[in-house]
Amino acid sequence: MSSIRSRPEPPRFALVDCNNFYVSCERVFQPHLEGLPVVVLSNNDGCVVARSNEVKRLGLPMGAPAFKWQAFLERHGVRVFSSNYALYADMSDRVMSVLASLAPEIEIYSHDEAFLLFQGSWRRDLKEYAGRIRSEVGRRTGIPVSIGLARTKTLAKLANKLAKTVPGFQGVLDLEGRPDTDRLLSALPVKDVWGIGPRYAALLERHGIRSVLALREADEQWIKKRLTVVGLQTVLELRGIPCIGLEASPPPAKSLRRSRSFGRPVRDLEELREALTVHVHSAAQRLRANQQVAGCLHVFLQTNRFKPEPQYSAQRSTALTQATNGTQPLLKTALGLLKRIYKPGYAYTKTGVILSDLQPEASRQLSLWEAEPPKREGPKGLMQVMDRINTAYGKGTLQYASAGTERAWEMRRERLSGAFTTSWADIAGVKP
DNA sequence: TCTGGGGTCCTAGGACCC
DNA sequence: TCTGGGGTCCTAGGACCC
Repeated sequence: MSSIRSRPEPPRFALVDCNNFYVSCERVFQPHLEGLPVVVLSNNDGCVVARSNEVKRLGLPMGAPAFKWQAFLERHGVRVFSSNYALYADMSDRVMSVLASLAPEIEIYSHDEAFLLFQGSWRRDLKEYAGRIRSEVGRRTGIPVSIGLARTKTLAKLANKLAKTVPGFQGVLDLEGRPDTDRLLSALPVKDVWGIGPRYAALLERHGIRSVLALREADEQWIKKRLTVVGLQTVLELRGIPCIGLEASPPPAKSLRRSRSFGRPVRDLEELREALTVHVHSAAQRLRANQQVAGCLHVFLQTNRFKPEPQYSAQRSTALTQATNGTQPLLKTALGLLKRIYKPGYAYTKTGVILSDLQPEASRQLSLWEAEPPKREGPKGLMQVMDRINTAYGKGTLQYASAGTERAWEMRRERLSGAFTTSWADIAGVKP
């Protein structure tokens, strides 16, 4: 009402990102790795999915196949670890709960990233506060993080990138009100923008849009035509107009996939059945934990596309007559589909299941022949018992017979570190 | 011997309907 | 010569994210 009053400051987003997350998790429990080159491999010890700064400086790219870089890793004395998801998931929970205790609003964006939103009275001295968050996370979890602050999520992502890579910023950067913002953005390539992947980056570069600053100034109509409304949203966010809000609670999943590459080629239908059984069981268990049911089930099967040998891949899906989250009906359907797409004579590398058309269990569509939802007895009670046992005693304690017991197809994890925080056998000790 | 796994959203085009 | 117009739904493919 009064024009004398200063304009309210806009809300500010922070992006908190754990530095080289998986590597940092390994270092928390093996402090001697500090300062040494370290990588963590994907499932099956396949690709490099996390690199320490030392390794990044050596020029090893993200996603590099480990076997192709074997000599490089040895030459530089790189410490190599299989991925240890039990450890990383637990460390992620710890980092997120520290963040949640320090910020008014939080969106857990991935296992190593969270957006925070500061409004109203929180706006003062945000940069200093972010520094406190950073040191508090470090003190309570041992994980180093970087924090970027800005008016929009897309800008906060960029601020984070700068905070992490420009030495002077020391892990925290607030992009708001900086006179040198344009200079900083003109030095960043367009591929660094959240939402600009390799294809769009190449397209933009062909049209002379090379820096983040150039993208910010690009023509809206052209962007909408070539990068869809999503790209337009990105450009508006770069201009400081918030288009993407904070999602405090994740929306319910729409689909769910379980698959894994085999540790070695598999030719036999029986072995494929075993692997698929494990995946269906795991997917169904997740479904039950989410209190959802699936209306549609897809099964797929593929050979190794990198190998010069006969290739075959197939997928088949079916709408379930009755949406369910029971392992038995899903398994029966899945194994039936697998049998129909399987062809002998190929060396398969992967099979898996996708559950889609997910609905909340409570509001499940009843089938025409079903007068009322099934009681909690029968298969459902059995499922609950199985889930509880598997949660308490470890994944796979109780399994379906078709999952097999030989498991020759299971993945390789030859360089696994201990489950330092989730298994009593491996728990970290303190020397007196 | 060896190349991860799990998601979301948008668009174009075809089928179908009135 | 000349072959409507507009709406909805579904799917495949392409893009992106971590």
